[in-house]
Formats: sequence, C-alpha cells, structure tokens
Amino acid sequence: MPELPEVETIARGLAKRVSGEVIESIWLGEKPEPLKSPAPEIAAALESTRILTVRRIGKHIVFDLVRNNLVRNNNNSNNVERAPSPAKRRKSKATPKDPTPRPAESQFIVHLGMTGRLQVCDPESEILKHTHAILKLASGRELRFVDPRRFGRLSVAPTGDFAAAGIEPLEADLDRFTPLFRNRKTPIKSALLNQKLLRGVGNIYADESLFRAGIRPRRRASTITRDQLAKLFTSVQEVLREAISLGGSSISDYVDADGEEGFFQLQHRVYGREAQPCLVCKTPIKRIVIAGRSSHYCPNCQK
DNA sequence: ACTATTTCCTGGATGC
DNA sequence: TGCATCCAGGAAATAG
Repeated sequence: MPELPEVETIARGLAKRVSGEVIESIWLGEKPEPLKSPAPEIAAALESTRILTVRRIGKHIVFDLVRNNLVRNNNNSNNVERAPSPAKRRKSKATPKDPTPRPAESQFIVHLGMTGRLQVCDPESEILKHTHAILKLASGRELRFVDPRRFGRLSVAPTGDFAAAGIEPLEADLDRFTPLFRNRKTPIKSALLNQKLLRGVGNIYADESLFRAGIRPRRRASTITRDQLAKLFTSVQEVLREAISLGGSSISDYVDADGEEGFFQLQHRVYGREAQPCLVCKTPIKRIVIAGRSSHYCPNCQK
C-alpha cells in the first residue's frame, strides 16, 4: 500500500527513467476504468506531450507535461526532433536552443490506490493481468499502469487545476501542524489519515507515528497537548524520512518504478504486530478498528 | 461544518 | 479439494 514514502520512491524512480520522454500514443483498457475523466479525453490530453518531470504530491504521482512541438518531416518519417538544416538555422538567428525552460502546461496525475503499479518496460514484456493503461514512449519503451484492485485513479488537468488539499508533512513546520487538530473531536488516528489536513500519511505510518509519540490512536485530536503534538510532529517526520531513506516500505504488493519486486521493509514496531510483545515494554500489541481501519498500539507505551 | 459509515474491488487467507 | 466467506485499504459518497 503505497503511502508517502513509497510514492516518493516511485516518483523519483520514474523521474530518472522517463523525464524528457515523449508520449506518442495511449491505450486505455475497457471500462469501468480507474479514470477520472472519459478515456478519449485523457488519451487526447496525453498524446504528443513531453514529460518534463515526475514528482510526488501527497500520495499522487504527478507528471509535468508540455505539448511536444516536433519538427516534423513532410515525407513523414519518425517523430524525431531533428536539428534544423543549416539554411534554416541561419534564418532563425541566434537561438540554437530555447534558453527559457517552458513551464508545464498540463499534468498527468496518478494515484496508485492500494495495488496500483507503474512499470516502465519494453513492448515485448508480458502484459500483466489488470493492465489498464499503456503509454507508448518515443524511446520505444512503454509506461504501463497495472492495478488489480482498481482503487487507483488516473487523470489529466491543466497545470494549476490540481491542487491537493492538506499540508506536506515533510515541508510543514510545527506552527502549521498544530492547528490541524484544534477543535477536532475525531480520533487522532482518523485526523492523521485525513488527506485534507495532512497529505501522504496512510494507515501504516499513522500507527507507527502514534507509537513513537506515545499517543493512543483513539485519543480525540483536540485533547492532545501542545507538547504531545510537537512530539507527534517529530515522529511523523521521523517515520516518513526513515522510510524514504530505506526506499519505501510495504507489506504486500509493492513494486518500484522499474517494476521490480522485492523491496525491503521498514521495521514496523506496531503495525501488523497484534498480540506480539511491544519492542519497548513487552506488553502485547493491541489491534482495534477505527473508522474501519485496523489500528495497532501498545496499551502501556501509548496513553 | 464536522464526523461517522458505507462503498468500491479482487486476491489471498481462512474455514468447513 | 472445493467452495464460500472474510479481510485488507484510500478516498469519495452518503448519512447523521
């Protein structure tokens, strides 16, 4: 289940692999699709664009795109950008290459949901079951979206239209973190998972952060003291940074940007450790359900 | 304006 | 062995 650290890892991997690539054509699977807009609209918006960068916003992977203004040959060879002929170059004066980097015009936004994966692979490689989208790239490779459980989402929007709510936990400071929980009666666990408040934290890292901060997941957000919130903020950042530095962690079906299996796993201290001894005090870890999500904590270490 | 609950979806695990 | 049932989870939709 990709949360912020996994998405960050995947986005970095993709940035390395597909920045500068041109999307030549798009195949989208049968509906119902994990698409936010109609398939033809998405396909049209992606076709003949160049990927400038790939980055993470919350749990979203965002591809920054520009229209690919190709110098096309009339006798129609490949869509290869070619240097202007010497004659043309003389005409077009002293602009050998565009010195001003163009701002992104649109964005391709991918949410992996639970089981979504993005692979960069050769066209010959086997098309996995549950492949919902294939983008053919000018290099000959393909970018594929595979998602068995179909919680993932794909969308395209003009730059500026996509504005994720909430603050980035690794960019915020305590002064922006603390007010998120003021006057909230909801359990702190639910607040941490609320992407409109804080973006990127999912079930696993919420549990791990609360354990490190010594706060029970059911504690009402508004009842947590300033000091405890400060501790929680530090814990959230710590957990996320550790996981990123490990390259992202996962329990089940996680694949990195290369489509390679076999990642390492962050040492979870409470998540998935029901009934096992707390690593600090040996008290058995408890599992409860909050808002339909399993939540793990140490009844002794967390108050 | 909040908060809580339900819904979507399928593979893997469990139980009889 | 085979079949049914349950469970996992993010976020949108719905209900309170």
